[in-house]
Amino acid sequence: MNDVATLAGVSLKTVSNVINDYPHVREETRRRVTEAIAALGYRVNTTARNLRRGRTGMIGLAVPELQESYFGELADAVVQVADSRGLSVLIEATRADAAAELAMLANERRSMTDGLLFSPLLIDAEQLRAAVPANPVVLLGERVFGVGLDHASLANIDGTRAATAHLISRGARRVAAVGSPAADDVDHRFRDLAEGDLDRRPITTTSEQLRIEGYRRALAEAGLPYDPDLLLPTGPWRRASGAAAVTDAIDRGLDFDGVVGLNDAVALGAPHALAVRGVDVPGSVQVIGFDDLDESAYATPALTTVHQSRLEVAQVAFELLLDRFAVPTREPRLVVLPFTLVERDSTR
Amino acid sequence: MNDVATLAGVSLKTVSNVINDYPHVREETRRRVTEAIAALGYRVNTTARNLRRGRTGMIGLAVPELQESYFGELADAVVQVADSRGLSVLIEATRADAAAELAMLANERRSMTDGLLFSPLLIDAEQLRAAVPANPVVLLGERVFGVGLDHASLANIDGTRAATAHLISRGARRVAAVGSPAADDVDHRFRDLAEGDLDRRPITTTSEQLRIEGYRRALAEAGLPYDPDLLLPTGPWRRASGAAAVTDAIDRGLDFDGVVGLNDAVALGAPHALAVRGVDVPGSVQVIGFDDLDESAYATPALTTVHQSRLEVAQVAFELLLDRFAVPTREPRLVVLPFTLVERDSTR
DNA sequence: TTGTAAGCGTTATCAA
DNA sequence: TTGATAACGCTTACAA
Repeated sequence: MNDVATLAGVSLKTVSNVINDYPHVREETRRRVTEAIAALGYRVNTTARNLRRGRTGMIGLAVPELQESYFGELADAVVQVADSRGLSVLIEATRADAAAELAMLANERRSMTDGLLFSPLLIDAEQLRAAVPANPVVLLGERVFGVGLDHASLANIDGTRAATAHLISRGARRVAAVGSPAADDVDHRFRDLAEGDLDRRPITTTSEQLRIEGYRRALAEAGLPYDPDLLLPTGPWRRASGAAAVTDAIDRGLDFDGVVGLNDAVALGAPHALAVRGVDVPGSVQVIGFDDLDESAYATPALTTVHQSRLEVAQVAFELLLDRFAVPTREPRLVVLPFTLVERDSTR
Repeated sequence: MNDVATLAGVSLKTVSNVINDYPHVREETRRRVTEAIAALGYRVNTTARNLRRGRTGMIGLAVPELQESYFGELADAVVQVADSRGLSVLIEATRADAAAELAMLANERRSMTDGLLFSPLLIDAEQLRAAVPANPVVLLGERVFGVGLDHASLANIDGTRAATAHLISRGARRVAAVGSPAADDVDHRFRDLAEGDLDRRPITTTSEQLRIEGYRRALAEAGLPYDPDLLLPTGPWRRASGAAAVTDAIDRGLDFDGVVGLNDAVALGAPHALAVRGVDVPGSVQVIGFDDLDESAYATPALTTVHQSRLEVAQVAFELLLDRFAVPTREPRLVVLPFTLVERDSTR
């Protein structure tokens, strides 16, 4: 920058003015500086600029792993929204490791970012409240509520309720829930709670627990019995574990005519397993998912599912973050995103 | 840091020494500093550190979009490898926009990173040679060769050759190539070129062109005719476009008993389309892909495909980049990654 | 409209 | 083993 100033015969300040499009620069001066910049191939040093400005223009995104389609698509949306606001995204993968999740908040990398979008999977509300994040954090997902942080969450209960109700409306009477908690581990704290009230007090939970609550509500509303045998836990939500759980259920002779996958990944495992065992979808068993991944529309058969826009999640998260930058003291907000049901070929 | 020094009764330099694990610090001093750090909740400012050190510890990853499973998985691998080496990843999405791709190299964000892993899709060798990247670049993928940059590439020709040969060995005689270039647009420059020799001179090409060359070689080696009618172009490689191309082929009455998808995304569209038209896979038509995405193993039927490890790509790319940091003047290298064929249920 | 000079929070040199 | 002091490359009061 010094060289540019010298070559253009102006001061450092003038070069800076030109670079930053400061309006009160004589046209002739601007031209000279621009030429000097080109001649020398000068590029601003963003690190120095950031140091001086006190912000980095980067936000962190911490997710379990990009390899899961859901998080890949989410990251894509976050990058897209960030870009539209002139921000960059520093991605961190916590790899289903609680220590890594906790480290995210205090991380040295935090000081390279202005804020963090954080999707925890394992740490609990207590740990999160105890941690002192270096800068604003917006929570994504369903792990913790009520910890005094801004939060963009999906309509877990209502979405799964709608999914289950859809299967029932199409004639299913014995609906298996794939990816559920273990039958003796279902949490009843949410029985009378509206989705938007989750933030009232500290809660540690899981997507499984919230979604199975939606499943139960749908059954209750339809007057169908809740049969714990129909809960098919999978551990991590993956195609493989979903397929394994359904295969196992078939082989045990479980009687079911519908499958609610608690997310699309496990749901996508079901048709695979059913096909291998010669069960017709949707003729004998209907399948519905939750997320509407890109690939779900091209599964065989195409998966009926609950659509939640990753782009919308990202937009809301950024809104919350930028609001927080502007008014650091404002009350934390929980935003529950809307959903729609997308009918495809895996239901009748 | 000043406050820490004051509280601990030492100088700035000593605090720095402690933070950076400089060995020659008296134990007692180290303790006092550590306590002061804890008491004040001090955290290093990475931006300042980076400015002073002259490096950022971040590398950029520029891909078309994370939403495509392939790039999501690749990004995951890159983040994983970066993490293992204490580096962070700044992700940028070029969104199939040539201007955005070109901007990647000169970008202000470049000065926030020490190097770039770049997967171009649209810009050509000429543009790439003309651009003066701010710091080391490693190319990923198959768009340009021979431009004097380090490069990690897949075995496009040989991989697709193996895929096609596999179908033929399983009895296919009329193999459609989904995701190919248009029949009158097939490039013959590669006819006698070995994969590893691609870097000899500047070449602008596409994955389509290289992979269709592999397809042709396999046909030739099996003594089967090359029938341009069997080329099914799709435009962008997506499940949707793959499905559409195959549906269209069926409806036109095209005679084929095998499908080589030039990547898994288009290949995964094929069983979908075939199922909709009541064609049995692999009974009547066998399908094979290229990439081995996570989801391919759980497609219905599970997709036989050419496996290339994203992790290996990432490792090689980092190797090249770190080597380049160490020896900036070394000759650029092209590394062509190995592949294996994974047999699943979409072939006989 | 442009210039001077201070300072952002570190690390590195050199001396003590 | 520790300290003073000068950078790193930029932005920004403030002055001219």
